[in-house]
Amino acid sequence: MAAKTQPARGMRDFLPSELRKREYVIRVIKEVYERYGFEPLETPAVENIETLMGKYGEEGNRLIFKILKRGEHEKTGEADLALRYDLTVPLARVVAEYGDKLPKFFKRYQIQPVWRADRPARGRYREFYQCDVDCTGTRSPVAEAEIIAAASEVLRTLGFDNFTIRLNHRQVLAGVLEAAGIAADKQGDALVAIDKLDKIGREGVAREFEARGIGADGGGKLLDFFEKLPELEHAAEFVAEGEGEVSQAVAYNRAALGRLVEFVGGHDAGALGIENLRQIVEYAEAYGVADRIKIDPSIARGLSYYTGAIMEIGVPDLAGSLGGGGRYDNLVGMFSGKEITACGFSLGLERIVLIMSERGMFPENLGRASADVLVTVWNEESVKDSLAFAAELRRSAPGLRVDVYPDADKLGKQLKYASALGVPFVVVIGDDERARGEVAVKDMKTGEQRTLKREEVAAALAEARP
RNA sequence: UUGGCCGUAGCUUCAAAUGGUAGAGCGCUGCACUGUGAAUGCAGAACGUUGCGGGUUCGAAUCCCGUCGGCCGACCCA
Repeated sequence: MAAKTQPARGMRDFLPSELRKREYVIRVIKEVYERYGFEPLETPAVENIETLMGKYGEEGNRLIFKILKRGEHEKTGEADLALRYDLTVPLARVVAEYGDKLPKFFKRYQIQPVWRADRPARGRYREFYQCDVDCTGTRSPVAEAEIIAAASEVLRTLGFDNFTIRLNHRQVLAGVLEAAGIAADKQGDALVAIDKLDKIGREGVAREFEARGIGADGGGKLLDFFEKLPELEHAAEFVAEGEGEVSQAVAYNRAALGRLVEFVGGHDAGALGIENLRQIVEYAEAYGVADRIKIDPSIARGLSYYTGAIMEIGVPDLAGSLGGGGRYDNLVGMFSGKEITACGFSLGLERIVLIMSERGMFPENLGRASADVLVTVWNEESVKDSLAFAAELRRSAPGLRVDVYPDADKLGKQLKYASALGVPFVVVIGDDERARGEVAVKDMKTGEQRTLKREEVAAALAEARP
């Protein structure tokens, strides 16, 4: 009976071709983040369990992978450690721990796996990589604008052109719900229902409200507000045409902000939130990324540590999001007692890779063979000579990827192997060639074969390489 | 945490009428071609504990239960 060799549920092995894609995306992300002045950080996979508990909300608590106490305490079934659930809470812990040693504005990026005991689905795994950028120590909307700009640039560099950054604000959300007269304990339910408006329509949402015990008057007000938002699209189109300078997205956002002011009215925190959003959009305009932003009062985000702006990046062909983030001004304070404000954004590596794979967005050369040339072996006696020649090639042609066939198989087999791997050139050193100080170089694509002096091969191959 | 669909050789949106003997293609290995791959021909292997475990039946790939894995949707998220 063969042992089970599949990885654990929701976990994956990455074979070379998949890993090449992942590494390509990670490289782009690092390059972009570095260009915005973010610095790298890594933290342990495991955190003390109390570091994580109570930071993510009820659902989050449930999905944390807990680690049982070891040794004789294992029997108690008690957990004292846990795998990190995201990179934001570990950052907050780091800032609380090293606060005065870090720059006043700590801008860091972090690309590491996180673990969630969720049910796997399309683009969702139990172990996955988050690519975070965060900035601590400032309340300025410049931070939001900057992380939005950086994330946008990552996606643009990778070749995405149809993503949308939906932007909302916790305080604005609270203001809207309060203005509609939704009871405090029903606000979460109300948001879940409202979120389905475009799928199930006004009546469907009204039914959901009823099922969740949300009054018809409050629910009705809320519906009126959200139902009228799409109308702004048309108005925005009109405005954009009239003004020329203003993109449709910018016009829409201005209209949406205006509508929010009308609805939220005198709610103080809500009004401040709206003003905050207005500034973020304005700064994003200055950064040249405002046309990707869409104010969307319906996004909520489940993580409980957000206090201000919240955002999500999405593309049409993925139900979930490619990334999300927001401002969390008292998370660091939960560790140190000292309030340090912060705001950040996280891109999901596997979702980016998923969409890019489906759309064929990866560069061609990622799929190329593992080597540029395969040196064959003639027989057991000549193995050392093949090794020596391979070493010679690697030395004289920097960057050339040289593979050596390990067994003294028949030449036909060795060529077949090279062919199966897609290696473009094969070197054959038979007794005749060796006697003359030559090797045969076969071009596997054309089938042509040339006999060259050993010392000429490196230059010839370097030239032939794409 | 919840509902639907699915699981057959290494691979395939595979086949096997309503329970009655498991088939094909590709691939693989060898030979024609013991100094040349991707072509062609011939031969061959493993022909598959029909995901796994149990049940119903004279008899199960097929029906039932459980379990594992995958896909889709709800909820949640990256």
